[in-house]
Amino acid sequence: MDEIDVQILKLLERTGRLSHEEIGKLVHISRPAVHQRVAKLEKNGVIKGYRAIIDWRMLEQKIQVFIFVKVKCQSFQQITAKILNITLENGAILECQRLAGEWCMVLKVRVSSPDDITRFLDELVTFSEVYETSTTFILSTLHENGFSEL
Amino acid sequence: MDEIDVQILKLLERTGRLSHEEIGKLVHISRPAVHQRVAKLEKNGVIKGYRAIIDWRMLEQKIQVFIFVKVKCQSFQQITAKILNITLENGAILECQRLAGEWCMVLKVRVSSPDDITRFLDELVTFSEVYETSTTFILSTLHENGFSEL
DNA sequence: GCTGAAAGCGAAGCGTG
DNA sequence: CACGCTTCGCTTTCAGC
Repeated sequence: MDEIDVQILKLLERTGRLSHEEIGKLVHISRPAVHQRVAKLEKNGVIKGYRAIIDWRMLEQKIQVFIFVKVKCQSFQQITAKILNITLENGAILECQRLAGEWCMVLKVRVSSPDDITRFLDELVTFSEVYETSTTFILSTLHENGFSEL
Repeated sequence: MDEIDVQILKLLERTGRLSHEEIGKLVHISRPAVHQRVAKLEKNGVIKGYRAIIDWRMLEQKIQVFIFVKVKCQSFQQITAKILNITLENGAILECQRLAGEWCMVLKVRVSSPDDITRFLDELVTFSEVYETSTTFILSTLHENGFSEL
């Protein structure tokens, strides 16, 4: 794991479909060497995968919210699994982070209407482990996934 | 923009490097048709780009925090631009969301040591528009970018 | 369908620790 | 010797028209 590996990671993070040949030119090593390094980085999990970045706001799903949650439970894993299994008709749970501080965790959720959030919260509070939630609407995304809206 | 487009988006969101041929098989249309639809989705910005998902925690940068910020200013854009221009030596600003509610915005930041956060906050509060911040550490990421750690 | 580009694979040679 | 990089060629697959 040297400086060249880090350069490759930064390039692929920005342009996930960059060809090995292009990468080779940019970091000044040969194409097979790039292949070898990328394969290694994928194998050991530094590169977790490749994604297309979709702007769901251009479709029906224009609302994003943070839902802060307090839980009291034996197994954090178990309640998290239950929460992540909640199905959103027109939306998705984008993120679930365990937090230090006042709140135990935060969810980032994308939906198409406030009603979807209501339904989600109703389902969330059926879990006895969940004893408090707080929902904060995202007004606009100024920077995300390496894209700035400025 | 029909159901097939949505299927294609979901496939590419999960597997950013899926070939047109594979997509065609999965959604039951021909390869040129896939080409046409993907090109259209890229052109009109529904597909914003392609990214490799990098696990920076496997390198030096193991800490992620949310920094909530209150600002009072004429131009939100301007102060946001200034904040996003803050350089982090061993880290990055991953996200900047404008919020409804008590806090004006939240930043998600990745760094390698608490000192980096200190430096970042020190720089943040030099801006006269910023009048309050609150930093919350992320203990663990349970779900992000379509990856679950359960 | 055709063409060109790229990935994936292996072989052989080179320099360094 | 082991390791990583390089150059080369080959085949398969894919993108773009």
